Amino acid sequence: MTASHPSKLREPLSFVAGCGLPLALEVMGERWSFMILRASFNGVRHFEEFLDQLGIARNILSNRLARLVESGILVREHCADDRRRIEYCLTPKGYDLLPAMLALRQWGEKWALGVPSNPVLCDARDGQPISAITIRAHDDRVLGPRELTWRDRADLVLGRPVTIPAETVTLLE
Amino acid sequence: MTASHPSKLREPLSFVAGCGLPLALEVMGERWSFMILRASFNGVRHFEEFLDQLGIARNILSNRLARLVESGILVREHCADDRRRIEYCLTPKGYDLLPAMLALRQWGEKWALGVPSNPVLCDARDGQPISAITIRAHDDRVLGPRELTWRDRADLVLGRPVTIPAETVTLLE
DNA sequence: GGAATAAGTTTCGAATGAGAACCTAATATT
DNA sequence: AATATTAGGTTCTCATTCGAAACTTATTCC
Repeated sequence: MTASHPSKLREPLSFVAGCGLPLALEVMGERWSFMILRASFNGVRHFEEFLDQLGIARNILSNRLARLVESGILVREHCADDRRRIEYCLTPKGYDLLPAMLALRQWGEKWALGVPSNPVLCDARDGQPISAITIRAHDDRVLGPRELTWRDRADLVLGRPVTIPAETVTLLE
Repeated sequence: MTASHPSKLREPLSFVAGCGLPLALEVMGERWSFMILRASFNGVRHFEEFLDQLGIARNILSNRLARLVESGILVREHCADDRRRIEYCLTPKGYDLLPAMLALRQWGEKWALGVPSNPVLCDARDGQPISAITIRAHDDRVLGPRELTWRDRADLVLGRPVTIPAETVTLLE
C-alpha cells in the first residue's frame, strides 16, 4: 500500500529506532531551552540574571533549569561566598550543544534576520569570524544535500569504498 | 553591581538585538517542527504519510505544516496525477536546516542514545559516513569552546588579524 | 452511483504556558 | 538584635496549546 516511494533506504518508521533527534528534542525541544542555553554560553549563571536577559516567567525558568540540570546539560551548585546564590554552569554535554545552537542561529541569521548579527563569534586565535557550519565528508569536503545518502550500518562496517547502488536515494531525489 | 562577570564582550541584553536564534526558534522551536523536517528529509511528502511516521495528531500536523509553509521551509503543491493529493516539499530554505538538524541528531546520538544509530548519513560519492558537525575557523581548523570569543562587528571590518585583548572572554572562561 | 481515499476542520477535555503574588533562607543595615 | 533586602523558588490563577476522536469535502476507483 501507499507504494509511492521506491526506496528502502529511508530512515525507519518512527523514532523508536536509532535516531538521536527525538532524544535531543526531548530536552531541547521545549520552549525556552535553547534561549537559556544561549544565555549560558554567554556567561549567564544566576537565576535572576536569566530572568532579566530572557524575560521569561519565574516558574517556567525554574522548571526549565531543573530539566536542564536533570538531563545533565547544566550543573547546579551553591556559591561558596554567598550561600543564597546558585550557579548554573554548562557541563561538557551542554558545551557539546554549541554546534547545534550555532547552526540554528546561523540559519536564522541567513534567512530571517535582515541585518548581520552584531556580536560575531570568532576564532580566539586570529580574531576572524568562524565559518558557516556545514556537513562534511570524512575527508572534510563540504557536502550539500545532493551528495548525501542514507546507508544501513551493516553495509558499511566492511569499510571499503562502495559504489552506491542505483536505488539508493539521495536527499534531494 | 553583580560584578561577577569581567567582560563587556557578552552578547547583548536580550534577543531584540541581532541574533538569529530567536528567529529560528520561532518556526523550528515548536513541538513537532523538527520531526516533520526530519521526515521531509527522508522523502515524506504527503499528509497521511507524515501522520503514520510521526504519530502526531491530525489537527496539529495540519497546523505545523501550514506554519512551515508560511515560513518558507516547505512548499505545498497539488499533485498533477491525483488532485486529491498534496505534496509538501522542502525549499532551499528548508534544506538549509540540515546542518542544524544533524548537529542536534548527532548530539542526541552521542549523549542520550545508547546504541549507534542505524541508518547512517553518508557521503554519496564514496559511501563513507559523514563526520561530526563541528565549529571551524575561516581556514577550516576545528575549534572547541575554549578557542572561541565574541567580537563586535565594528572591530573586525578592518579585517586584520588581531591580538585578542586580554579582557576578551572565551566561552569557557 | 456508491465506496474509498486524501487532506483537512471541529469539538472538547487534558496538559502546558505565562503573570502575579507569596514564601524561605541567607545576607546586609541600623 | 531587629529589620530590610536579595536570591531563588513555590503557588495560584488564567489563557493557550495539545491531543484524540468525530465530522467534512473533494476526488478517484469500482
